[in-house]
Formats: sequence, C-alpha cells, structure tokens
Amino acid sequence: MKTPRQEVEAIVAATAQTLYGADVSAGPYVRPCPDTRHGDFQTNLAMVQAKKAGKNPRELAQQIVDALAEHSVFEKPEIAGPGFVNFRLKAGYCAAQTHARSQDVRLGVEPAVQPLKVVIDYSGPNIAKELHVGHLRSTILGDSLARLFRFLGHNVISDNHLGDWGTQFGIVILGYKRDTNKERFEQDPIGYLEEVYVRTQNASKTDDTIREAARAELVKLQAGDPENVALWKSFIDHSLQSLDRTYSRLDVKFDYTLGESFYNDRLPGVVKALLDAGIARETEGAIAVFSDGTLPQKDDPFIVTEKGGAFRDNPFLIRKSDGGFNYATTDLATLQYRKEHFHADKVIYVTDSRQQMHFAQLFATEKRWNLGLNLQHVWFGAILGADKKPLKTRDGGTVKLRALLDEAQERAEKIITEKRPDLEADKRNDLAQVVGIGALKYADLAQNRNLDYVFNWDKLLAFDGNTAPYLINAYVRIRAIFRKLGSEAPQVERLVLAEEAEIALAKKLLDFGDSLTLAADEYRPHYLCVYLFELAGLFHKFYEHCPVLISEGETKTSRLVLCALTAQTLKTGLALLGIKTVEQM
RNA sequence: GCUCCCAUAGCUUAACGGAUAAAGCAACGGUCUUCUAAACCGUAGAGUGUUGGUUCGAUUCCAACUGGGAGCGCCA
Repeated sequence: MKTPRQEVEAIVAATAQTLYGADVSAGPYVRPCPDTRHGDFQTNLAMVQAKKAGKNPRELAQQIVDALAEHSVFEKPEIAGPGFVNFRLKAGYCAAQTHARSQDVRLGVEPAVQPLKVVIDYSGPNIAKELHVGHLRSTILGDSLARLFRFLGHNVISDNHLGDWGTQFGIVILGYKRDTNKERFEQDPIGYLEEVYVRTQNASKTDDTIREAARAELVKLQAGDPENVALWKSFIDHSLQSLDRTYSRLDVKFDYTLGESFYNDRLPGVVKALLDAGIARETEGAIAVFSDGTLPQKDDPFIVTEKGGAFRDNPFLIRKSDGGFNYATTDLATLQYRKEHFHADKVIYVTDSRQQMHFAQLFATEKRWNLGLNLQHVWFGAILGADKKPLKTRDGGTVKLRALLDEAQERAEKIITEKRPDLEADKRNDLAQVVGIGALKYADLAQNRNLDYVFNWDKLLAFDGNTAPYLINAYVRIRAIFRKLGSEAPQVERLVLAEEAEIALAKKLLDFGDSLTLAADEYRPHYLCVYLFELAGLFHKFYEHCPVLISEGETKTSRLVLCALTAQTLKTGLALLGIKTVEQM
C-alpha cells in the first residue's frame, strides 16, 4: 500500500500534469513539512512553476489548491509563506490506513516492483588477522543494507570477500613452520597466525635470509606445493570457524564467503581480456589501465592533475612487473564472476573512505569493459582513538572486535544488574547480549557513515537518548501492556483516533515505508534510526497521555491496535538494523 | 604539489534547495498510590569555519580561502 507521502505525491503530480502539461518541472513534488504545525506534507510546485513562467507564486498556489479541491486523503490544502501548499491528512484516512497496516505482516511496505539482484560485499577480513574495530562499520553497515534491500523485495547476495591470498602468506607459512606451539593455533587460530605474522615480518626487516625464505614459501604455495597448500587450507578452515563465532555473536550471516583465492584461476583471463580490448597496456613491465581520454580531466580517475593544469598518468595496475596479480585484478575478476554467475544488477561495496580512488578506477574500468553493472561504493569514515588519530593496525593498541563485544556485554550486564536486581542471572545475561550488542551496533548505524568515528566506550554504551536500549525499551513497554492484558490486540473493524497523540503516532506509523526507501536509496541506515527514534518518542507521548488498559470500548481496542502496530514497526525496524528485541528488560 | 572527505549549540550529531536551523548528552527545574522513571514535561543554549557568487529562497549548489583528516604505480 502507498505511504501518505506517495499518495499525496501521486495526486499532486497528476494535478501538475493537468495544469502545466509538458511545462511541468520534474518531481518529486511533495515532501514532509519540517514543522508539523504547518501540516503533514508540502509542495513547492507553485514557486518552481512561478519561476519558470515569471508569475506570482501565490496565484499559482491558488490555482493548484482549486484544482485539488476535495480529497479523501487530505483536508483542503492551505497556502502559506511565499507559496507553499500545505496538506494535512484526514484523521479518517489515517485511521483506515493504520488499520490496514495492522493486518499486514509487511506493515504496508510493498516489495519492489522490479526486484534487482544485488550483491553486497562487506566485512572482508583477512584470515590471518583478528577482526578489530576497523571491521565493525563495514560488517554492521553491510549487514543492515543486506537486510534492508532484502526486505524491500530485492534479491540480495551477501558475500564476504575474505583476504585469503597474497604475499603475506609466505611469511605466515614460514612463521608457522618455524614455530612449535601448535596448540595455540588450535585454540585461537587467527590470533596465533597474526602473532606469527607480526613476529616473522619484524624479523624479516633485519634479516634478509628470513625475507628470502618467506618468499620461497610463497612461491611454493603459488606453485601448488602440497605441504604449503595443505597448511594454507588449514589456516582458512580454522580461521573461518573463529570468524563465525564472532559473526554469530553479531548475528551477521553471509550467503557466500568467496575469498580472493577463489578468483585465482580467472586472473590471467581478466588481464588478457583487458589487453585484447585495448583497455589495458604494458608499462614498465607491469600491465595497467590508463586514461582513454573520454572522461573530463576533472573526473578521470586515471590521471592526476599537476600544478598549472598539466597532468600525469595515474594508472590502475592489474598485473605487477613480476607477473603477480593484485587487488585490482581480483576485484575485476570478482565483478566478472558476479555478473556471469549471479547475474548481478548491482554490486555494493562497503569499505572505508580511503579506498575511494581504488573504486573510482575499478568502476571506470568496469564501464569500459562493458559488464553493465550498477556499482556503488558505500564508504565510511575512520575509527579514531581518543587522540583523534586513526587506530593503528599492528601496534598492539588495536581493539579486537571480540574484546569489544565482551566489554559491551559486560557493561550492559552491569547496568541491567543495577536496574533489575530481581531478574535471574541467566536472564540478565541474555538481556546483556541483546542490549549490549544492540547498543554497539546502533551507536554506529545511527550516525552519518561518512563521518569519522571517535571510539569511546561511554558513547558506544550510553543507554540514554537516541540509542538501541531506548528503542528496545519502548518495545518492552508495549509488550508489558499485552502481558497484562493477557492477549494480543483484538481484531477490529475500524480504528477511532481522537487524541492528538494518537493521530501523531498513527501518522508516524504510516511513514515506515518512506524511511526504508530513503535509507536504501542513499545506503544510509541512519535515516531508519532517525525514524525509529521519532516513532519511539511519539509512542512515549501517547503512552503518557492515553492510558490503554483502563480505557474502554473502541478507544481501548483502537489503542491496543496502535500499540501492536508500533511494537511490530519497532521490532521490524530494529531487525533491519540487525538489532534484536526482548520481551522484558 | 594534486585529488577526495569533513567543519552546525559546551560536547556528539540531524536537517531529501525552502517557512522561526532540529535532537541527544551535559546543565538547571518539575513528574512515579496510576499499562516498567532505561521514561516524560519544561528552561537555558547556535544563525551553520571565512569571503564572495547563483537563486524569490542556501547548512544544502558554485568559486576562492582557513583549519583538520585521508589518498596519490606495481599493499589491500
């Protein structure tokens, strides 16, 4: 079913066609009023058309209002300010729409008319490195986008593009062979491999024989040496199990885990194809994609402009001079595979901001290669320490994701123990898991992903304001009402909305679909967070002003339905953020 | 040197070219015999880094500048 915004949009668009025909400016015409005192929705069509035609905007606004006349969706529109036309939804329409949504498991959100095959590429850890705070954003942002697109009816494939190949494995294999503490590997494979890597890497800096030995191990691995291949496979197996434990705590799942090594066989073919197509060429022994001059200099990712307007090449290397392949080659092979095997329409990469140049080059290369994919780089800011400097990867100061989750749960449990000493320890533990992990995820998802993130325990776990605990609590309060009632909301023929708080809550409930499309269109789950926070706020207002259980007749049944729909909307919205709810807290 | 990103209240942030720039935290003052006070209500607090430009209208678009961050040929 249509959201009120879509409803008003369609009506205004039709009116614009009638009044202005081909001269009409492009939509969208309708947006929510920033201040509900003015109305629910507004259009600035009159001002835009007045500008085009050189007419008085208020006169055109009057024409529009006359053409709209009476309607079942909204009251008679009003003209305000420089030429806004404001719409206020009819209470009857709101009640009917709310009622309809309360009987729909999808809460009125229609699946996409043209579902797309969307591959979402996120998390992408290295199998020889622990998951750390730097993986948090990619993992939970990607997971949320996957849930969002799936709910909107798209055919989503989530793919964890593991770092399971590359020069580092020569070092890791060498280090592993020289080390005897194999129990440590069994217990904590990734932690162990990371230690071995760092130790061996450091040793190689001062000892050329170690560097040479590591190189020899890599060559053997690449040549298919059985011992090294078996070792490498066991690294992957053990690491995957370890990763899965953390993903499971985060409630993150992948449809596929196709690491870089999966594409090894395709790499020579990719380079050959690009050479044959004249997209890539040889340079200083390597092979790279250069500018073909078709893009404006300013937008060409294959050149760098120098002072005075001169420019130099900024090639996209797809084969190193030693014959080896790199990140770019693998990414191109991956795109080719996703096109051929998944028949992907769209591929979304969720990585940090530093990779913008890489993806600009990758996307431009894909375009010249004519794979016909819609590619999106959903990038996010850095994780910073208290000193506002990026947390470094290998200096021992990195916060491991596992430790972060542990502490989130511990801190949540401490707070729960203070607030609810009456609960059993088991129950507090379960609550701490949902609330602690939820708080951690929400703190990240609720803000604009493009901004840098200052890592701060108190902020991550604050239980005040716009947080997961606040939203979960709103849900819990509603569940408490139904527990006390002893049943779920009754089936009713219609809803009666009289109080201002009831109408405001109902209107917000109808906007759920708008918040989802906005979040999906911009790849920004924080729009959904804002919506849920506002919904929870309006629910609390309703909760204060409109007693449910002690009311009677249609007022009571209507309020119960409102409560039920609010609970379902909160639960569904939180689930799309990857956050669970609880029945009590 | 070049490119990209960021700059809004004491702090963290929001604002889909539009109306008197919106929240949370912190501060101050209220509200639990009434569906869970992890809540609610209220007060105070900014004119959006600077200078110009486009526009009926700019936090939003454009240009230059200042400050911070990131990136810039064989790492991923």
